[in-house]
Amino acid sequence: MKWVTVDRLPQHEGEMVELRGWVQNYRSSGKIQFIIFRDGTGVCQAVLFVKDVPPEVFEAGKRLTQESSIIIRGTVRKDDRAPGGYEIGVKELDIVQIADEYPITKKEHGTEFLMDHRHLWVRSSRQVAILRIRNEITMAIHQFLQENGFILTESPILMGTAAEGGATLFETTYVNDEQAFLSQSGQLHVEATAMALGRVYTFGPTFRAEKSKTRRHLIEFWMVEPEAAYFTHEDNLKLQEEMVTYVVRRVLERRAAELKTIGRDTTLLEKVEPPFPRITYTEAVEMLKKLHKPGDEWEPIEWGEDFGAPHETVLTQQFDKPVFVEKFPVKIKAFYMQPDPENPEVVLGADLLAPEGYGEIIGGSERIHDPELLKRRFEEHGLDMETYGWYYDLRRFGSVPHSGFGLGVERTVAWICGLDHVRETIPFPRLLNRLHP
RNA sequence: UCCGGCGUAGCUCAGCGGUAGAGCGUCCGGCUGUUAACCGGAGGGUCGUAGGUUCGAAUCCUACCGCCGGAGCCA
Repeated sequence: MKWVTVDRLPQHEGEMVELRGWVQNYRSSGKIQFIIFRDGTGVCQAVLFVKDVPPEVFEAGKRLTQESSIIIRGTVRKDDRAPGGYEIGVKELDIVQIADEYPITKKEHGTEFLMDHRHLWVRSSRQVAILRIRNEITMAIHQFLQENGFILTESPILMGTAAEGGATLFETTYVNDEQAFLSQSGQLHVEATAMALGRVYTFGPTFRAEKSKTRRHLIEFWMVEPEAAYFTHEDNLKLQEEMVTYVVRRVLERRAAELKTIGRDTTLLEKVEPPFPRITYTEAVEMLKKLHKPGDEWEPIEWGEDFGAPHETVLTQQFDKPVFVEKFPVKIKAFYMQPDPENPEVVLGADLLAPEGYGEIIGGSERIHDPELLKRRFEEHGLDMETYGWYYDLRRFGSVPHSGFGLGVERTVAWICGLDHVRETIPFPRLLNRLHP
């Protein structure tokens, strides 16, 4: 008999099929039993009538508990009373294992309990849908970049030194007790491979030991960091809005069922298309001053100060598409960012802020390519040639203008899924005080 | 590190000075179309920990621990 998956059931109407999976829920009313069956691709109802199956099969059904693993064989039939529209009229039931009392019940649970049982929580319909959308986003990013000539070049996780400064790093030990750090960005290394291959990207985990306890922060999270030789700031922004649009559209096309499962209102997602609105940092500061009203829980900032979380929220509320904020003051951004030739006080860099309060999902910039300017920045930031000499070499040997950006995968998933916390965007989130399971 | 909130049954919570409660889950029984099925019954608790106030503390006070949200920092 043919082993099929729940997502393909409509193609097998009227046929006898085999399904392999788990019991998500079980109901009985004496002479009839309903198994809510899941197999990872979807959920369907399986029905056991006492008259249609041998007595031992009907008795076996009564033993089923939530999350017991089973193989069922039966006829696919259309029935409006069944969730999803199709059900299985069970003829045979193989019990693979009767599950112990399952901790996650049908009623609601608190986040602490669910996080302690994350290894089981991922089985729930909502979490399955989110992880499928995450997969779609990841694959869409790869496909977009590959189709545009970008080559995947992995950056190291184990680093001898910090990348950008500022962020708190995870320390570990290299051989011979030498100090090492977990990567907080693959950017510096991807700049090197960009000079080898032209257009490259790295896609991997990054680590920040910040004591940040908010819905937007993970200690370990995934970033995609494209880097392209001869790309200007303008090329960079175009690439970003095209990539984000591609990803959103593909999720809307291919994961509509999952978006529906998690109850995502896709109205604003459908509006995502280039060009994205752009404002300069200076305009943003002015905008915040105008928008501020007495009694607001935030205060406007002065030119030269960085935005806080409330400022990002207020700014994104002014637009229904992702918005670029560009040309930040030099002193609040990373050392490697190229100054604007029209105003050396600001950099040719931009953050992309997602709508609906999701905040920064991309940070990017054109990089400094002039050796003398980079050397000056090293001095200003106290970076020594011994550790950063290799990075300086990129400016000595055929330096070219180049640009790149980093997109936070979890924040992107949270935005597209409409989640209120990034902890649901990754199978096993690592947070402050959360290292298990 | 700082600010705010919360720790009571396996889970989600109510009770807020006078003998510890509900729903769900579990177990037993009933039911031929259920939709987080329903109906009847049973079992289940040193009320986060330590100290204090009181005739009497889950309830009031103090400290500590844990969790959640936020700020700063950061993507």
